[in-house]
Amino acid sequence: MSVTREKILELGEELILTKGYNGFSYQDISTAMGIKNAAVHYYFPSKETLGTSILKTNRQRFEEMVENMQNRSFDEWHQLESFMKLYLKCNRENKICIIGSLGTDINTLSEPMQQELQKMVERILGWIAETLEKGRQKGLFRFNIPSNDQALQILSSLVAGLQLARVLGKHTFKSVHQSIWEEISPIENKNQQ
Amino acid sequence: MSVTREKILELGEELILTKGYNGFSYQDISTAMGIKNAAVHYYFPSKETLGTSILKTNRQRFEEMVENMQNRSFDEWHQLESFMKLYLKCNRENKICIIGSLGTDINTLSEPMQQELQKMVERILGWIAETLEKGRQKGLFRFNIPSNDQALQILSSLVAGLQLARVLGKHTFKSVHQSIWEEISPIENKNQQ
DNA sequence: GCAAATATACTTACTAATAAGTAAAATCAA
DNA sequence: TTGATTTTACTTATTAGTAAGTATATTTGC
Repeated sequence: MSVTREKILELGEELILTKGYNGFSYQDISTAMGIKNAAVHYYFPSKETLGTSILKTNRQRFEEMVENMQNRSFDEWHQLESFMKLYLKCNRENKICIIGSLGTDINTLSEPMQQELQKMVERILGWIAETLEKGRQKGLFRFNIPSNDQALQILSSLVAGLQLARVLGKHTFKSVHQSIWEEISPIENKNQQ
Repeated sequence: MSVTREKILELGEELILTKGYNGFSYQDISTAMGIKNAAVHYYFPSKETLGTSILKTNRQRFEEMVENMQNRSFDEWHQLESFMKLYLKCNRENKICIIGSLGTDINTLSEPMQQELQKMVERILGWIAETLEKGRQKGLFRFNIPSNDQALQILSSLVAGLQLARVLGKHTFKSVHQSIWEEISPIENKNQQ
């Protein structure tokens, strides 16, 4: 596939994560790449098609990660930590999560983008819940609420953790990450501090 | 004070909570109010001054709420629940929290707005932590991590809870709200379901 | 008490910049 | 030379913001 197209997708995603969907323009992309505005429109006729493609790429990347972890037979603890590492990386790079970013702008997005976003969130939440449930049965995690609720709590913490970290400073996210593990770690590790 | 000015502030806030800071324009405000664009600029010369005023109003409203609860000698449980009720209301109205909304767009905001946002988040987090600490000492709450960390976890859940609820449906937030209470409720009420 | 000055709350009518998007011509690579 | 890619050169719409004017109160000087 075209390297220009790939680069546009990459830059578009970065802009969503740093400036928000309504905070960037095709100009931002074209000038950063040293091409013309119309070249971006050649690959993505409208901002909506770009946005939808970025979301689809994200979901695909997530599936690849999950598959990869299965192939390497990561246990559930390791799987969840790998997922959280994506957020730690975001935090280091002063980015927020695409869910939080587009969640803010959702009322200004086209129907296809909204649906794609919803599909993505449902998939991720489902995976977290599933991983939590399996891990709990193995004794890797300990929590008392339904795994769907626990998954929602974890994703919420991660999503808003990045946003708050951008307001208060990067160090903020460390505490969020730690609290999540303290929340679901088995009893023997709990309150060890 | 001018009723027009008040109405602009109100509408501006609503637009930030529904469409995001970069997703609304002065036109949105003026047409909704049946006045001209320039009339909005009369009260708020720039979008930045409007944004900063909205944040200041928010902080002021928060202080009034806290003071009011102190006057009515609410216990810490009642205080925290009142604070969370603000988020339940937001959820009913399909809005998100101003922290999450502006947290997304922070890199596109002016310095004064960023600082005002930071001040606001610090104040709210401080209040939650303080309230949690007092309540824990009275036996109203139970949690093992530092109250600052617990406060951060609660605020994260609330902020992203609203965003996720807008993606997945309002019912989502109920689970978030419930999980928070299950997290910090004293042992006698825990796991009662 | 009353005219003159002034402040308040706007509207009209702009500007300059930027937004997304397009048609057609030019370039490039096989 | 053919098709993919990219630029040139636009359009149309919207953005934040401004300058100048107007009607209506409100205050001030005498």
